[in-house]
Amino acid sequence: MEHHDDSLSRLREKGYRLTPQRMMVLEAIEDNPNHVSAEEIHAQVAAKYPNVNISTIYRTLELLKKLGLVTETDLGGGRVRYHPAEKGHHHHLVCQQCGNVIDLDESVLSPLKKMLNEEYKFAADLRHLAIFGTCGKCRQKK
Amino acid sequence: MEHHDDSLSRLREKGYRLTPQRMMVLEAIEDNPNHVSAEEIHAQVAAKYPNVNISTIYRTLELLKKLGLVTETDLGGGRVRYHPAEKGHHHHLVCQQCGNVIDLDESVLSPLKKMLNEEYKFAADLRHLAIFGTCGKCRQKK
DNA sequence: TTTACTGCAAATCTTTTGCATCAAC
DNA sequence: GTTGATGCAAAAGATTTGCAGTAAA
Repeated sequence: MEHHDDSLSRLREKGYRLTPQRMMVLEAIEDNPNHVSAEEIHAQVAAKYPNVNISTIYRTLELLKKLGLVTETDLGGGRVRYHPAEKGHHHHLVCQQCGNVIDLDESVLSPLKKMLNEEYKFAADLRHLAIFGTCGKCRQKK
Repeated sequence: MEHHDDSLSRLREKGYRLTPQRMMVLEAIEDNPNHVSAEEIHAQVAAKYPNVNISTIYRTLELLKKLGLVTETDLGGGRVRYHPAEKGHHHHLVCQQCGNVIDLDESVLSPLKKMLNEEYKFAADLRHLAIFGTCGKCRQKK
């Protein structure tokens, strides 16, 4: 859990208080290999600490985003999901049939980024881009 | 307005009724060069026909989507926008500073699509992909 | 005449906010 | 003891839904 401790000291360092709620939100995000929604984090935290309010989850996520500890990805359909920032930049192949998310290394899209920059003078923010479609498994089912 | 008429006959053909509300929603989408939100369509329709309800707009958009007459693009941040299907596939460079949307031809991303297919067995649905970042003008301002 | 479509109001769902209380420091 | 953080309730914004009346066919 070294990342977890790092994040906690980062909070203290910046003058923020270390509350059980914040520790549990961090834990929920960092221990989870997948991308989680505010709702899911709330459910996980509430399992141990039943009266945490979902507004606290949102406020904590806002803070952690500001500190650069977690990253937000908009997977479309109004769903926003979170994951630890230290996992690095990557993209998502989101299967619209089964909902599975395949991670895609950042390097895969760097040629695209370069091209948009040169041809369109557009500085693309490709952190955590979501690409929708159908995964191999679901294609076979048909 | 040939597209408009096409769409109307498409509706009749499928056994749906031709109501003034439906005609006006179609008109609002097809006459607008940009991508519009349900809210904007409602405002435009309400200008002529004040008591149309926004729920009718949503129901109509749902129907037109089902019939393949309009396409929906999720531009992130919970904003969903619509445009006529016949305008063809293209992508969007969305500037997060000024909100401007630059259209990008489909061909630009076809190498990416091919690669995802071959390397990841993933059939990417790249219709109307939105890529966020900062446009040339806004970069100069800094 | 028939029944799909609409307007209205209310319900959902997700996220945000005001405020009094509480707890980390 | 201070002041930032939390819980609660209510608000806000976008979309959906139930239902009874209305109009397209």
